[in-house]
Amino acid sequence: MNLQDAITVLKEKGYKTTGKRKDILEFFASEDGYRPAKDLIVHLEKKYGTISFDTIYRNLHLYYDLGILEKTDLEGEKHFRLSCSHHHHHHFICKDCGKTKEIEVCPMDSASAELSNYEIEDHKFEIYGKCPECLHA
Amino acid sequence: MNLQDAITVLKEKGYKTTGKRKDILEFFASEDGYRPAKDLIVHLEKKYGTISFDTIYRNLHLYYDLGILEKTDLEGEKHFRLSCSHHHHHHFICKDCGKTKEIEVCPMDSASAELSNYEIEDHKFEIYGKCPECLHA
DNA sequence: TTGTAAATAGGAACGATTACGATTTTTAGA
DNA sequence: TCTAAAAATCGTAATCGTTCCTATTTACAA
Repeated sequence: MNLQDAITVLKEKGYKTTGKRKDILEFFASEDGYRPAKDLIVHLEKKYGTISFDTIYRNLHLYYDLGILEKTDLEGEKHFRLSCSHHHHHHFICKDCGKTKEIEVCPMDSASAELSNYEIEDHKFEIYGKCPECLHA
Repeated sequence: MNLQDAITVLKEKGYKTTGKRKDILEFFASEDGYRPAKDLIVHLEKKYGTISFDTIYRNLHLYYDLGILEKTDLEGEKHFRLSCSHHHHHHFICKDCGKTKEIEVCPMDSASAELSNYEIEDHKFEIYGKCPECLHA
């Protein structure tokens, strides 16, 4: 998912493409990893002075609902990143910089064998640690 | 981990075994699954009328630090359960009742191969859905 | 039994997020 | 291009889970 794809999705669904909506997408396009709302607020305040929480959270939710952003809960704070791709995968997440690396392994095939009478709705597999850059910094 | 084990750990480490500490352990011993602080507060208020947040959260953290409780973040709320066992495993978590089922599969063996230059500190693998009881209720 | 360190009470404060009425902006259609 | 309706944003208050603070109470070792 890139900036242009996201704008296309927005228009297709009949949402308005406002300056702030584009700013938010540009922010995530320029970042490479999961970011909390806080970082986005700081970023937009540089340009606008102030920014309404409503604008931030409404659009984060909208983008998430539209599949433009992915979300994860890190220590009680929601973090977002541009949806990265098409095929199913998981993430390594750097605890220092938030950058991610895709993990191709998915344990659900073998795990679901242990859950024959259960209804599986969702799963989460994330690995946390330090990326090579942060390790040598 | 059961009630008696937990009290033994408390005493060994020099912590006092107060009535409320026992109540909290009994609560988790009687429950079978992840519970939020809220549920514990409701439970203790039945007995005491009021209960200090401080008492709740201080003891949840203490038990977690001592390995008596396990913790997971579910939608921005921390949930706790008695530590269940010795060997490494993951959980299916029922979204309706919070009950858990141990999953023996762990994807880290194969996943770490994809992360040779990364420092792995932690990982999370959880499956969410409905348990057989909630499915047929 | 008693001294004291630990635990609890009660409530204020905090950080992330949600909610809301008023105002502004986007955009479709005249 | 102009305009009206719908949608988006603003500024701020409220909410929710959690943490923090000081005074008071309690467990337990001596």
